[in-house]
Amino acid sequence: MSTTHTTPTTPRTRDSRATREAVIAAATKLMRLHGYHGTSLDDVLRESGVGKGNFYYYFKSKEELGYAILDQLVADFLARTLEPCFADPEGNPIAQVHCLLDRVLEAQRGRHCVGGCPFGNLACELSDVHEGFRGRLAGVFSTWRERLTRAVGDAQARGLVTADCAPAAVAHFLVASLEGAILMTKLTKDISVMEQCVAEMKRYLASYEVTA
Amino acid sequence: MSTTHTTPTTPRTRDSRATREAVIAAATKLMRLHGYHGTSLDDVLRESGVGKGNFYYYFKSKEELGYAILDQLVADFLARTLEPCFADPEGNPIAQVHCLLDRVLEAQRGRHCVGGCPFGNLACELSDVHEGFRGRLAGVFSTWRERLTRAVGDAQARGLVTADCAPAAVAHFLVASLEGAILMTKLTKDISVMEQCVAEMKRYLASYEVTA
DNA sequence: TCGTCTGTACCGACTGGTTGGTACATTAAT
DNA sequence: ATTAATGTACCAACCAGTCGGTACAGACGA
Repeated sequence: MSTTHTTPTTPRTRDSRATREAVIAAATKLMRLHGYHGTSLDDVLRESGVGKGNFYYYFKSKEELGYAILDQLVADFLARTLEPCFADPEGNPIAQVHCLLDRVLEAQRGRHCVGGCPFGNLACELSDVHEGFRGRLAGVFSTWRERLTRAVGDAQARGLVTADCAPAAVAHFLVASLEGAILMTKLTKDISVMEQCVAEMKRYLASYEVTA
Repeated sequence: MSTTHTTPTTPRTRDSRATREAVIAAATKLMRLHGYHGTSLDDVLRESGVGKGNFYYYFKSKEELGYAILDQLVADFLARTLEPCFADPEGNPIAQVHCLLDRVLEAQRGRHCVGGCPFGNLACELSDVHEGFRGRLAGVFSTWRERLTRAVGDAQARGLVTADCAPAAVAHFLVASLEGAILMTKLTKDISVMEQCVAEMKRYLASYEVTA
């Protein structure tokens, strides 16, 4: 598994980026299941085949690795889940929200209800205990909500949604509900929980839509 | 802080129940903040003033302590949060659901957004990692949902709620949303998040109510 | 074109402290 | 005098992090 000295499985490229990324990839995978505290550095090192000395060449501490993982996760989330739904500025904003809900549902199905949401997991584990992580995670969810608030606000401006709708409150509720649904799905290991929750979220949204 | 050998702050009663409960109380408090993995036995022992030998007289392992905590937590939750809302079989079921939502909101306010939901926390940390805890936690949420399903079902039977309402789906969604809202409140440390989410949940419920 | 020098990339043994758990002596109540 | 309850010393495994050292590529002077 690990690249022994002479055999260049990794072609001995001395590529600084490859090692870093291998560590981050392994740690992301392990921490998604076992959490931050539940994942030891040795676990990460074993999984990635990177030596301890080398690890500390790239990362100052386990904490810094955590931040690096989070940064990577945020970039992926924005590029692969959030933005694709809201790409078209002319599209129906409510349909775009539906798109997001469906994407999250399908992601859980693809993972067979294992792993949950990495942001939610870290938020749950660290919010009360590590201010640095708390702040970064709050930022992630904040940009997520911003995206939704803008969409709902657009819909309202176009008269697709009733005037008594408070876009920011809707965004807060949707994000929270999605996180809760992911958690309950991971707990029950039953994708139908997620399906029911998404369906109810759509129904909730429909209660704001202007039908006439 | 800890009761040193001779000073009977705890009046040296040699009460088997007292020691057990002191351990459970201390562990409940610590684990709510730091999680199961993040709380060491020594932390619990220090906090409760119980010696290690004594601890292992009452508990087979840390895992068994976890189960004991969970049992205690479940009993408290049923008696102090869930049942009081649904006590009156004649009452308006929808009002009873509102009562529950308000109770959860006030609990978060009282805790200053710290600690989250102990069941949600454990579910997040352990669902993918410890089948024993996963099963027990799934049970807790199952009885919680049952209570809500029954209430919504009753409301439907009385014609207070539309026929297209699926009580079990509503219950799933409410519980998930509540858990998500608690998590987001713990993350943002902002009680208004919880307030907005509860308000939206009520609005969601209203979309099912028969207004005519 | 050879040798040396320098900086990056990497290794695995080791450290001090913590982990969950055990062994066993001692105390207090019956 | 038993026995239930408790304290203390201890253990091996594990933890994050450090250390001294190595391998090697490219730069540079001779």
